Amino acid sequence: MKVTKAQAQANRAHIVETASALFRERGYDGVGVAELMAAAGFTHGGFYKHFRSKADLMAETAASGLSQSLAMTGKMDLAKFINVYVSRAHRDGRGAGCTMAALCGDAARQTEDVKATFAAGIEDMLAVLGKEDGPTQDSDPKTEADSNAKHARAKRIDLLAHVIGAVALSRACPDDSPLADEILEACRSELLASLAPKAAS
Amino acid sequence: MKVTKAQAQANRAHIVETASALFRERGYDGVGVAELMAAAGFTHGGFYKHFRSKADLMAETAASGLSQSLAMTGKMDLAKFINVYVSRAHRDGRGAGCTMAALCGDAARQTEDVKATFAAGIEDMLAVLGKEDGPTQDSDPKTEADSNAKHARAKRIDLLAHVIGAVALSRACPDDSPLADEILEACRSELLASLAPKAAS
DNA sequence: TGTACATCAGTGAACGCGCGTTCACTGATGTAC
DNA sequence: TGTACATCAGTGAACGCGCGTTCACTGATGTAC
Repeated sequence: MKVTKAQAQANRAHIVETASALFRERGYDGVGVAELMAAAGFTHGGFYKHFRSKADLMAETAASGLSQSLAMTGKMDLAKFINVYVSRAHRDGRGAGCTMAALCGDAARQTEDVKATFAAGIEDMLAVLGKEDGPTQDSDPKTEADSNAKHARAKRIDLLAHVIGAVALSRACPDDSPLADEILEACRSELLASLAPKAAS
Repeated sequence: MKVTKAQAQANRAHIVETASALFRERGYDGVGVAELMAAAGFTHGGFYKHFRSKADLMAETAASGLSQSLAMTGKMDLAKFINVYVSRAHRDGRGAGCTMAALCGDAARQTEDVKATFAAGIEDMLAVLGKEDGPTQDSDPKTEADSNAKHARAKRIDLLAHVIGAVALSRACPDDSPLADEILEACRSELLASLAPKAAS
């Protein structure tokens, strides 16, 4: 039952995509190789024709998941980003949502390999988040320009940690808990409010 | 080898304490019953004389871990809290640190039991965090008092999600990564800055 | 273009291993007299 | 207070199970002539 080289490559990509969603939904330890291959439409034996180990796949899904989040974020301004990210839809749709929000807690306990992929994903996300306020901040060409750029980066980092914390904390509450929704709403409105002063100044 | 009733109770508490730290360090799936009992100085067989299942213990460690975090937070003002929470010492000392920061990602995938314990812990933490700004906010007895109180609560929720996100994101970076430290520093200074306007107004 | 052979993606049984849990047993503690 | 017996925290071997991984095998694809 051999298969075209192109087909094999497509199958591999499909496995990564399927595993990425499953890992986000149930964590790295929550999905086994056999289950993940079955979900992708294969038997477990073929897994090692594509990947050296489950840990290898974990690193790959992190990379693919992070770049997917990136692509979705690319087209939004900050207010839109906050509204989409800090939302019930995102909280409840782990499989389709952001890898960082779903797995940063797990990533902290994985190999340096996975963590390095996460760090790279964070850097990429910061670049996308900064693409709009970069020019705005740099419009002041004084000696303070450098310190402004630094501060702009700090604010983007802060924003990212903030939205991730909001979603992660909300997810830790029982499914129908009022607190879960309250966390989302409180963080969303505070985040949007923190955007306003900048536009006004 | 029976043991005094008081001793048995102390042993049980010791197991919960040991497990709580281990779970924070390595996650619920990262520590087995046998290992956890050995760490507490016992053999694994006796585990079921104290707990009905590992899931039961997980819920108990969440409760004990959260109330421990609470006790530590109780004595600080907000600036001190931020400095202690969003720090390298906290990020690197998972076992001794906050249960919410270490396990909120895992808790999201656990039983409603564990999640309910988390929600209760969050409420308790909000109460402690609000004990100092409560009087300050309520000092305005106008018709807006109610809306002020609501906003004060929203701000506390936002603060909690924010600090948790900062620590969680920093932990997802490689151990010696500059980004890991940068995240902590950016979030800490932004968080402290967000405290200032309130004092000035 | 047609034939012969090597390749290798995918299959499914099997492996060793560690997990959560159960169980018969021990012996000091707690209790009844 | 002293004796006899029940209790039950703690022990360590054993259980079934699912995990990640290996392996001999299949058969269509890709390649050499």
